[in-house]
Amino acid sequence: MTIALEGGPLSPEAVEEQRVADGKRVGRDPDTRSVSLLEQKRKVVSSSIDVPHARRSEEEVDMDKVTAAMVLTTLSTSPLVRSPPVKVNEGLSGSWKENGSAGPFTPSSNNSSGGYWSWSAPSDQSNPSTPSPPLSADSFKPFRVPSLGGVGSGPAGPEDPSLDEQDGSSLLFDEPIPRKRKNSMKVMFKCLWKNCGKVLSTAAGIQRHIRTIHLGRNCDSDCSDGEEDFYYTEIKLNTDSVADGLSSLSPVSPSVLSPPPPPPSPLPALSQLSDSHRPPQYSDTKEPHAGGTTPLSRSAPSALYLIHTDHAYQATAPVSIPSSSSNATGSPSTSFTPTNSSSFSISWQSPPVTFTGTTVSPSKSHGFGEQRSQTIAVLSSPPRATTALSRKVRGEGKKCRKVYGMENRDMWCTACRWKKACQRFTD
DNA sequence: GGTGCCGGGCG
DNA sequence: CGCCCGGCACC
Repeated sequence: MTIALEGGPLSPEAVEEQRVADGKRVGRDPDTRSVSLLEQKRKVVSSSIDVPHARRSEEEVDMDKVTAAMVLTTLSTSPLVRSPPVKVNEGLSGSWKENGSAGPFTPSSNNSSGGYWSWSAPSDQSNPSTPSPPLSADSFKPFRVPSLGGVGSGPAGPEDPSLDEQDGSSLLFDEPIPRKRKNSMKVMFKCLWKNCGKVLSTAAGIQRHIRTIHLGRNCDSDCSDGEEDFYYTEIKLNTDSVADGLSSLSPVSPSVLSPPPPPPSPLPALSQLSDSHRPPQYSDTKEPHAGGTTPLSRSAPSALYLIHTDHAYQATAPVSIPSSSSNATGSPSTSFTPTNSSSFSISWQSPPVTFTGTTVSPSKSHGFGEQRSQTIAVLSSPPRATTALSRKVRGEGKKCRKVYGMENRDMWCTACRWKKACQRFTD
């Protein structure tokens, strides 16, 4: 800080010093005092600006890590990542954008501790190579536990949004959404045999189809060895429009995202089970783009397909393919062949594009660190709503200040004196 | 511009 | 903690 930063002849410092001195002399005058303070502050700022090198690089590194993490997450598509963000949150609070030199400096907190298992673990789980079919709601639980423990280190984890989840008491909004329309789901069975896209409404039917048509067996179901299972997949057809899925992803308000601790599942749509428990604030909040979701749902007559294979290894996570008219991944059959299970990752990117046909360019979302949570944040962050909730509407009754006036400040209740919520004239 | 008060800083 | 203030949302 004290580094000489000025290169110019008239160093601001000198001037400032003078002023400060002046202020001291006058002392009494609040104005001067404040001014001097301001100047001092300024000094600090300028100095900090002058030494960008270290910070810059740090930042970048940090960013990279984060980015990587987010990419992984995205790819993994695991809906369960929710809990982990908690720790991240902590990091964020301290230094998100680029402020605290301290923040960026200690990526460890951010990445190693919080990010570590939170991000990487999930991705592993969802990794295609390892069969971990259940990415459903349950899965997140296990994760949570570790998260809490690991997080323990958090110095100031006071208001961990995700934590309150525990009881759900604080935020009743938490749970509301879990159970969605299951009813609107239609389950179909699709034959995965090459060049055969037969879809039947019953497992038995598809099995028989495979057995007889593709396997050339005539015997009845009892003589089957179960091989058929490998050649068909279960398709869940969401007749309900993709609304919810989209809604969660909806618009974008990049800036507000920073406090994305909210661990909602990124793609609620795919796993309609877990969906966003974290919709707390944005519970209903209508964000500015009211149309956000609706237009989509409307425009996308297409149903949302949830593809699920019976075999864990071939089914990565439940993948949702929004088959909107425009969407490239129109036919599930193409992308999902029994053989190339790896394809699952592909579909991921498209969704974002779909729903936000408007402005949310995929690229944009990428830009942010840990887009995952970011995205989430977005969804959950009702720009204004958050503040609205947190901030009291403000009581309209007369308060100490009004009643007694500034001159009788000593008569105010302490709260008022402290500029806190009035305790005497509560509404 | 005034007011209520949250979020923070300081001792 | 108590005390105070910056700053913000609301009026």
